[in-house]
Amino acid sequence: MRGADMADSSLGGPIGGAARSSGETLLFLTDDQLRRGIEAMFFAYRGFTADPDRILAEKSYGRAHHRAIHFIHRTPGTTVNNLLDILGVTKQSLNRVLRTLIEDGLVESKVGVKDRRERHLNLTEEGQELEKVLGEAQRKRMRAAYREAGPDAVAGFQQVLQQIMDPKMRTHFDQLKEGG
Amino acid sequence: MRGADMADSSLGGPIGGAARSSGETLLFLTDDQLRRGIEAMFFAYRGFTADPDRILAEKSYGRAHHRAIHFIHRTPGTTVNNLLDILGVTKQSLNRVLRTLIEDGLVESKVGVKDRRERHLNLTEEGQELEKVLGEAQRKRMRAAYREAGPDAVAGFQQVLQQIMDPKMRTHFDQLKEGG
DNA sequence: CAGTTTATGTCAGCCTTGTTGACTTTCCAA
DNA sequence: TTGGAAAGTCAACAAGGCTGACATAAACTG
Repeated sequence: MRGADMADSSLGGPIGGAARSSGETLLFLTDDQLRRGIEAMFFAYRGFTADPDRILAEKSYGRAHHRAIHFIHRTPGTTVNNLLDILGVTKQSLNRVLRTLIEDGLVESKVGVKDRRERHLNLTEEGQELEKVLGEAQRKRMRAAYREAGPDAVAGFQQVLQQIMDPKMRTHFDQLKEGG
Repeated sequence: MRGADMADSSLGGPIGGAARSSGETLLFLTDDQLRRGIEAMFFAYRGFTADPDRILAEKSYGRAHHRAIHFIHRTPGTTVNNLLDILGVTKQSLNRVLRTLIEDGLVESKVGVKDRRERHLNLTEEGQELEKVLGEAQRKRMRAAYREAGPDAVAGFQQVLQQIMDPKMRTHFDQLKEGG
């Protein structure tokens, strides 16, 4: 019922993609390896958000505010609709977060010139300061991790993460890559 | 204020760990690369949780139930305290989840033999069935990602994730690895 | 044995962040 | 001019975090 049985069953299907070289061991595709990846994602994501979360808690903001700030910083002048698409939440959910950020003077919302229905979002100076603090806290941990793991590991890390994404999200990710 | 300036500043410190070979390019440590890693983590985690989330929604359970089920499955007979440590939530939060799982007959709680204050947690047959469905949904995506990326990428993926974890969580992760 | 600590459970209340549904205002475009 | 897209708002709700207070049983300690 478990162990070897499960692992075998998971290898039953046809093999495609980068691992198609016929002589390959395929030991990296056992259920045991997959489970390790799953647990690593869980524990790592906790670490990944821990540092910004601490800073945000002091300012009585949450992770949702961080995400909004991050992507407004990344794509200045973005519309609400575009942000909704990237963040994958409802407009009511985003609006609540956006409203507090605008009220607190971290984000400014300007009516579109070409299409006056749209709102274009930008960080104020104060918003950029917070973004810098949050971003640097998060990068610090990533930088240390990258250093320890080395460039080849980092390349693999990026490759696997991209494959885990939903195709639609991968498109967004790729567009951000180009823009950066 | 941005771009090259930031990237340069981030490389100012002393270099340690696996990237210490002196002739290395270190381009993988630029703020731009780190940002890509951060965004990849964000988008990938969404994909990572998407499939189980869909299944759980049908049964009016949430991600918290999945996590409890996963780790009870991984360490059968674990105590509540141990689970609290791994999940990193308060006992009130865990208890709410655990209570519904016990009431619904997915988890059973047995008084400890050696120490009768402790409760030992196990999945019932029904609990194991749900774990299998959720686990297989999550593994399916990971398996596809692993296949596409290949074994070297997977090794790097694991390395970087382990470095991102808090040391305490890395200990838990390592213990689970051994046990598996 | 008395007192303390530990493990667990529970009640009450709060916050953030997600959801759905209904509705309005604005305004571009056919 | 009318349809529909974009944006915003209000209300209500749920999941899942949190704190604080308190109860109980068991184990440990002096």
